[in-house]
Parts: sequence; C-alpha cells; structure tokens
Amino acid sequence: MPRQRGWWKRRLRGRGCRLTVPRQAILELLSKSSEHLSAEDIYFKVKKIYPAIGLTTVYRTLELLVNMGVVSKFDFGDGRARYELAANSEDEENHHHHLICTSCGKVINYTDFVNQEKELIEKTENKLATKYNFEINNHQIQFYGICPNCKK
Amino acid sequence: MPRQRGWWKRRLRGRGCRLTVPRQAILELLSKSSEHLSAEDIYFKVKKIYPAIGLTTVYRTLELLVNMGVVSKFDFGDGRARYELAANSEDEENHHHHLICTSCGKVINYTDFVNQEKELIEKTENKLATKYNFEINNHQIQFYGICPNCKK
DNA sequence: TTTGCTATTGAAAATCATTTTCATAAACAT
DNA sequence: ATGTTTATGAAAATGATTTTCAATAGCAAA
Ligand SMILES: [Mn+2]
Ligand SMILES: [Mn+2]
Ligand SMILES: [Zn+2]
Ligand SMILES: [Zn+2]
Repeated sequence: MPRQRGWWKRRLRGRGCRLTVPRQAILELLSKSSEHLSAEDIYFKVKKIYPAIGLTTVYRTLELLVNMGVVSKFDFGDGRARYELAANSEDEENHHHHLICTSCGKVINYTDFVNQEKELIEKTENKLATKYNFEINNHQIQFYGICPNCKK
Repeated sequence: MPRQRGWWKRRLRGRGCRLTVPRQAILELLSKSSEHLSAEDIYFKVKKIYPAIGLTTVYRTLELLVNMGVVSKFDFGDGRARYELAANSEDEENHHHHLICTSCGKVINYTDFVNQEKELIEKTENKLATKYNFEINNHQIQFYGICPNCKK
C-alpha cells in the first residue's frame, strides 16, 4: 500500500527528475482540486502558498507531468488547456469522461459508465491495436450538448 | 434525393447567410479533401483557385460552418485546430472516431466500429441526457497511442 | 557538511494561432 | 438598377504558450 502523500516523489525521482519545491506545490494543489484548471488558474492558486512561483514553471511542470501520465490535459474549446490529476494515488485511477455544454462551456465529469462501457472500450482498443498496429495507451470520450441552465 | 453538388447552398440560405464566392470555394475544397486540415492549410489550398481569399475569411467561414454542423473542428494537441466536413451530402453522414499517435501526431480516422459501439453510444447518450438533464447532440472519441512507425 | 555539476527556475521577450477593427466590396431583396 | 446589409481582406491586436538566458537550488559524491 503506497503512502497517501507524496506517491509521486518516487515517480519523479524514478525518472531522474529533481524533487523541487515548485513541483511539489503544483502537485499538492492538483491533488486537492477537482476542477478543470487552466495553467493560469494553477499559477494563481499556487502563488498563494508559494509566491515565488513563475507561470513558465507551471507550464513546464504540467508538460512533464502529462508526459509522465500523472496529469491529463484536455481541450474543451475555450482556447486554453485544462489539467487535472490522472490518478489520485499510486494505484487508484481517476479515469472519467466528459459532458460539455457548447453554449456556456460547463464541463461535467462522469464516471458512472454504462456497464458495458468499459468492456467495449477494451474490446475496441484491442481491435484497433491489431488492425492499425498501434500501441494504445489512453483514450478520451466527450459528449457535447446543452446544459440545463442554457436550455431555459 | 438531394443533389450531390451544392447541397450546402440551401443550408446557408436557410440560415439567412449569403452565398459568397469565398464560402463556396472553401466548401468546395473541403468536400474534396479527406485530411484533417488546419485553417492555414485551407487558406493556402483555396488561394490556388481563388487568390483573393483572406485567412480571416477562412477562420470566419469555418466558425460559421462549425456552428451550422456542416464542419467538425478537432484539437489533436499540436496547437492548431483541424477541420473536416461533418457530412458528405445532405443526408450522408461522415461520422468517425480518431486514433492519434502521441509521438508523431499522425491521425487515423476509423469508422469500422465494433458492432455494439453505436448502440452503446446511444444508450450512454440517453443515460447522460436523463441524469444530467443535458440535450446531447454530438460526441467525440479518440484513442491515443504509438503508431507503427514510431514503435520501431 | 561541503563541493561541484547540472537540472530547474523565473523574468522578459518571442512565437504564433486566432480575433478584432474598420473601411471597402459583394449579395440579394426590392 | 438601387439600396441596404452582410461579408470580405489587410493590418493590428490579443492571448496562450514557448523560448532565452542568467541565476538558483537539488543532489550525488567526497
Ligand atoms: Mn475531468
Ligand atoms: Mn477525422
Ligand atoms: Zn450551458
Ligand atoms: Zn507516430
């Protein structure tokens, strides 16, 4: 059982990356937030705890974490990337799909998959992997529509 | 049975939009291309047939067509939006999902859905529509991985 | 602990896709 | 044909993300 705190430290070190204060501050923040934060959102929030942080570092750290698979990056069409933790701890995954309002931009996470959903995705992955000789390691699914508020 | 050519003319006019030369040139091009074109790609290609075209107009036209549902806009993570015709004619749909190489950016369309795929998506749509009171009218699915070329 | 190497940082400047502005031109209802 | 808009294109503005570069801080080794 991995420790609840700092499970990413080994991951960083394992990659030969240094365990710096800004990186820890960013990860600390992300693990407490559930929203879909932009780089700037993260910058301002981290700044409250660690005022020396630079926006550049936020971008660089996010890129690193995305490459490591620790953070997921999304584009919901409003011109800025959104980030969120891909996993809540070493083993616990945080995988979900999105429901997006094309009118106001509201984004909803949904994890209550239809029973067959997971298994179908796996099946599809396998089929695609075979047919196109791809090594598939991730996917995104999003539904677009009009939210209750914008319907009125 | 709608005419093969110019089925979008009525659609534009139906919206109270004018049927201009630039718009027709852009639609003409899109209907001949199968790739995932950026606004700039489209700009240069259209320029060959209609040299007076402006990049601004390309952006504006694409936005209009996306709002009309005639064109689909995608973000494959390379910093520029990609566009393609959402339908090849009045009734014929061109819906498909994507397989994206995270190493070189190669994008593959796939339409050979697993049998249950379509029906599951509908089922999921209905479930989400009910649960979150959303009016769902579109979706995107993409799988990320490493393409044959990048594996080597 | 101290040292030395090198990855990392932050500020400022640069990039670059997309948007806005604005004067002119083209659609099209009449 | 005419007049009213809508649409266009050039140029400038915007704004998110990247690059540059000198200074700093992690950390492996002594
Ligand atoms: Mn999410
Ligand atoms: Mn496609
Ligand atoms: Zn909404
Ligand atoms: Zn590739």
